[in-house]
Amino acid sequence: MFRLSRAAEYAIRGMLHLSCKSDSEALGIEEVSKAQDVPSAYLAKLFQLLAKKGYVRSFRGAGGGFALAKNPKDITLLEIIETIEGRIFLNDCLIREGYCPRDNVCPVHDVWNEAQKKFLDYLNNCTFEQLAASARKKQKQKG
Amino acid sequence: MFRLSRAAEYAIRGMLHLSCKSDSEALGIEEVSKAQDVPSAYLAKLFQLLAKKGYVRSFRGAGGGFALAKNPKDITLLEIIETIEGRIFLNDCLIREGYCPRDNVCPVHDVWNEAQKKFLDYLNNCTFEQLAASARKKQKQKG
DNA sequence: AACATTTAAGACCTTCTTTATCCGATTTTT
DNA sequence: AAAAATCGGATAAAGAAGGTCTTAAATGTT
Repeated sequence: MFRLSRAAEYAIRGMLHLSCKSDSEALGIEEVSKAQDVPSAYLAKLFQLLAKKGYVRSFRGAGGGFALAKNPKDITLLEIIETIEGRIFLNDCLIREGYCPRDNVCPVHDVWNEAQKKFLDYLNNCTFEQLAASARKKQKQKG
Repeated sequence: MFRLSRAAEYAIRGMLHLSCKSDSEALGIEEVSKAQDVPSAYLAKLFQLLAKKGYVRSFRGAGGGFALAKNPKDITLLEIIETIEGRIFLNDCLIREGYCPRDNVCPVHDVWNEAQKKFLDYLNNCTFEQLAASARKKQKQKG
């Protein structure tokens, strides 16, 4: 099934929340999880992954929490998804050159290759700066 | 995970096999499954689904088997995938207008919407006539 | 120094989906 | 009537997804 996992969806929401308040101090996991409607223990774990990959910084202890480790304009949607889900391959035959024994014969391989390239490009051109700006605009229209 | 299921992959192989021999009579499930390296009982079940949706015709009894029910140029990759996997939604929030309670606020929704449109368009422009032609060409280069 | 708060890390569990297999029933040809 | 195929449903094993819990470690507050 071609569907984004909940884990990645949650991670995106978390990153978006931090992006919208990037000037502020670290935010506690409870605050983020409540605001974004995500199970807090689960989100904590996802943030740990994002911390390891250098997308967020964590601060332990009282008053601690998480904050972006980069400028939102330097974080793309694709990066966050792949941090959580691992590398995206639309089809197993794309995992690496020569992985699929049917490559020489199979005409569908090329189709997937092209589809994947376009798909990843698109997601990689979407930064959290853009998303945050868009979120602020939506918020304004609503209020 | 954004990955094609094995079931859909198998169905595509089966349809491709039939497309390459579309002028011939019905082919037995054993022949197709061996040629395409797919478990025959599994492929049989997939073909049943494809038969229900009108992509193949089945012939019971001795000498029976399956044959395309349409011209390969009128069958697209997307149709076969969706017959096996159900409708494709890159993200739950796209399942239908108003499904996602966060639509008003969430800026990522629009990104997915656009990505999905491009993705489906691409797959829907790929017919089995094209695939079969491409397969024949590859076969020739090899032999 | 003791305590409360908060993340870190990993074990664990439950549920759902995927990927099949098997078997008896049905249909068709010979 | 016998043989060859698909039909259709039950079932099972394996893996992934989604989430909880617990203990440890770090930090700030009293």
